Amino acid sequence: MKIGELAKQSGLSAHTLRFYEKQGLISPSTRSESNYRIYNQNDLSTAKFIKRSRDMGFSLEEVEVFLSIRADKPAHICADAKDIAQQKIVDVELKIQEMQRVLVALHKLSDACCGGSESAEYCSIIEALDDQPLIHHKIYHQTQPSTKEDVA
Amino acid sequence: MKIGELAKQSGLSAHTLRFYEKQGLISPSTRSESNYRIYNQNDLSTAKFIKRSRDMGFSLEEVEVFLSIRADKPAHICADAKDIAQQKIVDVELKIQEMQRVLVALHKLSDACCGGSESAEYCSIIEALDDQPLIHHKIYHQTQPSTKEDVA
DNA sequence: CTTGACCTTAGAGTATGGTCTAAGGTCTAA
DNA sequence: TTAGACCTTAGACCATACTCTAAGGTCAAG
Repeated sequence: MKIGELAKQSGLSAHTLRFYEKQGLISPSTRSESNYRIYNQNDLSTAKFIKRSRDMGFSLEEVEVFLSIRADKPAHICADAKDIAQQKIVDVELKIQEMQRVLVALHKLSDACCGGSESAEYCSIIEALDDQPLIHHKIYHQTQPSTKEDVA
Repeated sequence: MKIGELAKQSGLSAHTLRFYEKQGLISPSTRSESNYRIYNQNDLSTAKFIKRSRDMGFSLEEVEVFLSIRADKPAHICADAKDIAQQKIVDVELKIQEMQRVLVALHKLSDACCGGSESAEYCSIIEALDDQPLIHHKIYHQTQPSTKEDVA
């Protein structure tokens, strides 16, 4: 099977497969006389393994570790794999928390603004971003224009 | 105030301030005789505005729009600002959903694995990543070794 | 006068993961 | 035989937002 076929069957692009090869993740079992990459079913499994790992949010570096475990299972223990998964869970949980924090702030920011076709003269979004406290900004549409007078 | 002072007071680094200047977000009101960037209180407000916007998750491109609204409020309407905030909310919500989907998959992946110092011969993480369906993998530790026999 | 902190510039490098291009070779079917 | 699909390579480019470097100028204190 040539690279185009592997691409089709694995869901990765030929470009990406060559890129992964450069990164040392997967390589064709042989080359044809004309130097084409030739892959077998084993390579297809590996390509799919990589794709699934990526879909789970693992980085290429982490996938590399999984691949090395997979390549020589008896030489590894379950903890090798689980540690990576657990760490990824922690990472994702932290990211979700941070995004939720941002989301709350965004809602406060957005909800305070009428969003209409009124002049932005007293737009509470701009005002909130101009104010010191990131969160507890003005709730109303009408407020003092930001004090720009203390310039230089 | 020179760039180091602005950096301190705004919470941005001097490097970052120069970078933002290259991107057209903020520029010093004047230069000293020795060509040092000189900032005033107005510039400090702008720097803080940018920092707060970034902390809210807005991209530099979006911050640029906010800055242009802020620079000439009467020329803009509230919807200009609110549209950006609303779109950001949608973006963040989608990202959170995707991460939660990944998190569930990760938990399933991780929970199935004993994580102990047993050989990874039948590690369910590796097996799950090797299987077709991304999610409904084996739940037990002992399973068939992946069928590597159908090679070439 | 020297040291050290601070400033200047253009431009390269970092991180992540691709994505694409140019210039060319190979293969298959009509 | 020729068009068109496919393959090859090295290397540039994309997005995002910095971050740092080199080589040098400025300035205040001791």
